[in-house]
Amino acid sequence: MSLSTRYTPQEIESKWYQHWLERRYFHSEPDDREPFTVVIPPPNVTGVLHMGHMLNNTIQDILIRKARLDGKNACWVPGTDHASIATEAKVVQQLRAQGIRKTDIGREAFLQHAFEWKDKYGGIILDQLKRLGASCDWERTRFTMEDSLSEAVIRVFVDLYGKGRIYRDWRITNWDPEAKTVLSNEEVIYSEENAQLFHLRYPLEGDPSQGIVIATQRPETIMADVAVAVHPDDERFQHLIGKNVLIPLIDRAIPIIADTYVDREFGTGALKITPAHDQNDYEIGQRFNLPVIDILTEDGKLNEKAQILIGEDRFVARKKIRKLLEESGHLIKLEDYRTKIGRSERTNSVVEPRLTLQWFVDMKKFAHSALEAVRSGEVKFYPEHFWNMYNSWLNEDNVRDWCISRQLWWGQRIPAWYLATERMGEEKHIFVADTAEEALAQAREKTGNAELSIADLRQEEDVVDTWFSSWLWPISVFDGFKTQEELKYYYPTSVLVTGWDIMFFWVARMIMSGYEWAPELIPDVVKEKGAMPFRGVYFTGMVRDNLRRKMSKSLGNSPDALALLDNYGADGVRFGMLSSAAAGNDIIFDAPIGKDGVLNESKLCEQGRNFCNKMWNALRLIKSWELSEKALDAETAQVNQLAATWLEHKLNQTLAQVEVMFTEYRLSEALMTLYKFIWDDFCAWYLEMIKPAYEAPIDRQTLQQSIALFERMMTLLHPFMPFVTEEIWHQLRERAAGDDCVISKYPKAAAFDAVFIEKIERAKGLVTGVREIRNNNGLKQKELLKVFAQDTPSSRELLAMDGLLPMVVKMASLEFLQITSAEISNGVAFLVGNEKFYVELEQAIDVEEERKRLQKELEYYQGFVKSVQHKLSNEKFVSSAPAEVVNKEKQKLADGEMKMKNLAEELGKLG
RNA sequence: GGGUAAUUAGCUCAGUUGGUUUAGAGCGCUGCUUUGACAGAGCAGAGGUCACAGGUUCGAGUCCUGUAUUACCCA
Repeated sequence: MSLSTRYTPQEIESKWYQHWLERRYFHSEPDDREPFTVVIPPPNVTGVLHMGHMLNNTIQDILIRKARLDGKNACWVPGTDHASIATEAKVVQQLRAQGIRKTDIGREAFLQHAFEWKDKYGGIILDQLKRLGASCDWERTRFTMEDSLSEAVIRVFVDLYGKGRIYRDWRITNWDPEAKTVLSNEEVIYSEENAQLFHLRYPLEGDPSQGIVIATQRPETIMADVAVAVHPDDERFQHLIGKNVLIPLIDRAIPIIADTYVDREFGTGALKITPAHDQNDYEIGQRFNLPVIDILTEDGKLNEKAQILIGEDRFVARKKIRKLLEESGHLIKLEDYRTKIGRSERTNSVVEPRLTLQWFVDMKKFAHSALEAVRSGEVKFYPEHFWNMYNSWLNEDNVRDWCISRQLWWGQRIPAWYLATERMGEEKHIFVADTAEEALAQAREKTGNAELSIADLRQEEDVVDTWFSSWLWPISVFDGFKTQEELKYYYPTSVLVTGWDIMFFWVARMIMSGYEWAPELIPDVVKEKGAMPFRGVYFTGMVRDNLRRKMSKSLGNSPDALALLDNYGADGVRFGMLSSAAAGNDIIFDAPIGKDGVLNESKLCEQGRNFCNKMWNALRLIKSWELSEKALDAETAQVNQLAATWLEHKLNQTLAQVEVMFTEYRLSEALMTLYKFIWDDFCAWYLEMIKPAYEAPIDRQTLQQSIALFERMMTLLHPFMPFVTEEIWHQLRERAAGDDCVISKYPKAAAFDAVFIEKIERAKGLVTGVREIRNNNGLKQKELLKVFAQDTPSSRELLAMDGLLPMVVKMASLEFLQITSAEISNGVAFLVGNEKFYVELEQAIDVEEERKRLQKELEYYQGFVKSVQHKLSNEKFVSSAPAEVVNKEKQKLADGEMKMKNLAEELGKLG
């Protein structure tokens, strides 16, 4: 069968992925091997594959595949996150298109729609991961809202409530008026926007000739004001403190108070206090025992307490009130300025600070254990510097309680019940339990009323934050809260791979939950291995476009992941993603931006595709050789033997380097090392060394050696580029069923001879030297050259090595290579190390060109020698530097001087 | 305002505890090569003094201080 000159990924990739699945290579069951466990950062069910997913799943796959080849029990658990706000928004939107409002159909029916939506679209992103080659154990696919995981959430909630670490309270929270739910601090994105500062005059009660001018960005909230605050030391306002002013337009009297919170420099130095609509104002209000007047509805419109502009949206109201204030003469000045505005991560609507009754997790104890875990090194961060960010977020001064309730339906409903007779928001009795029946039992006991029935209870309407289910992920995917069998084997997981942007949302909280529940669930394992959910966290960078902007849907600057996979193949894209991706550093993805947006192109992915093609053609070359059983002539046999021995040593050297890189998660470096080994050492040198003459056959031993080496390289590269390596693995020889690259044995690094490798490097330098002279003198490839080596002990030793001399003759297309002490009359000289070689030319030498070349080289060494001499003439250096270093410098000097001497000699000969 | 990181060749990045020839890779660029694995290729070459200013040291791309620029995090 003849192979196409190009590697064609399409059918090959789907063929092998199917094959791997059929043989269940990705499936893991506990056994007596060492486990290597990774839980996927569950993508949102609403998600489609983007560049960030491709990056971090490629990295996970590399680690998992490497572990599998190392003989470990590799288990990569996939799954999706129910993403309450995003998914609920999608379903609401879909229903709206059908003319259905969620409030009309009620909770049960809505959830049914939502589950239908999830069943239909929720698996898309996982299928896309398969195209990338992700070797997840798909039989273990989990979902954060499936029964078992929801039960874990309820159990944990009840447990924490029982421990007194969950509470319900009124707080100023971040309100999303579009989604009509509260948001956690992490779900609010702040950015600078243009705004206006309104200077408003509040007249003094009883004496309108006097007054105070405040500055506000939100004039539509003045009706909710309860005071005006000034700095206690501000001389401008001393006489006003304690008096009342009137709110413009509605003429309600409010006091002027003094508080050091006020910044005298900002605005007019006087601040209106609006506790219901500002966090800081709320705190001041608490200190002064001021009332809270909430003038906004849940969807951001003015309510009847505003007295004016009732029913208007907050932004419309701002425009209208401006006019009213102008007309009434209260607007003194309007000033443009830049300020940070918070917007909802999900809906992009401007977040409204709002006083609401919510559920919170007390973070003090959690933060402490999460900090200790990383401080002590039980959980290691790659790169380490993320500790700083982590630490500053979690330390006592900064950590804030976690608001976990959401006013949504898509999620786990909070397992708290109230007495139906108590007014909403004013409940005095709270019963938290796994089931309504248990809550009822509590209620009967606490109220002393044995007549109560379920109908007398009302369950909390809110659901918990999505992260309140995903923080249990490393335990819950193994059903660890129910049965500890699997958890005992797989916990703690090996490494977590995720973007640093969710360090607080997710990473920190998983660490907290691990230290909280693992000791209760699997005490023996924890005693032996620790309570951490993962031993290491590999933080990936953000994928950015070539203008350094984060890739996002709204900017339209992200290439289409699937189109990239089509264009370059999964292996090509994996190569491209990884080649500029050191841990923790952002990745500038090189997709060009055209007139109509970003193109689905990438030079880096192209390089990956070309690499596949290169290996493919190396395969074609080997397969094209005809096998001959005849013995080789002695010289060729020696060349082939030398080549094989050299590549073997080089492979072991490479392997040792790659092993170290893996332990340090320097994956892109490991890939580049393998790339260079395969492309340069194997293809460009080894194959050329052993290549038979045109249409000549190859001997059995060389062919088999080559196949064996190629096969090992495929295993080495497999974690990075799984498809092409599997294909070549099978093309190299007939395989029995189950003899697949994906489960082959990763070679163990064996000893290698660095001195030997170095000698071959010198021989390669000799070949390169001849090629350069060929290039400079316009000599054809086919023209066989005569090369002479200056007679020195070391060149004798080098060329005496079995097979080396004929190898050089072959690689440099020489007629011969001889050692000589005679003068070469028409020879061009070049140096390899300190050995001098001559290429004898038939034609006249271009003396000027030669002189220039030698002169240039000489100048380099002159500069070099000078700098070394400078160092060595420094007495302090000679006396304080280690002898080893000084000797090295002396060696450098001797080498350099020798080279200068040789070069000067040759220059002299040119006359 | 506080913090973290980055700043090395035209571009994208390595450079692990300061000392393996006056810094490496890939892409791009230049020249040559086109019947024999691969033009998605081969061979060779040019191109940086490591943002800037100080300092520590026998010795600094690497450590310290400051400045500038960029990105992000927190307020």
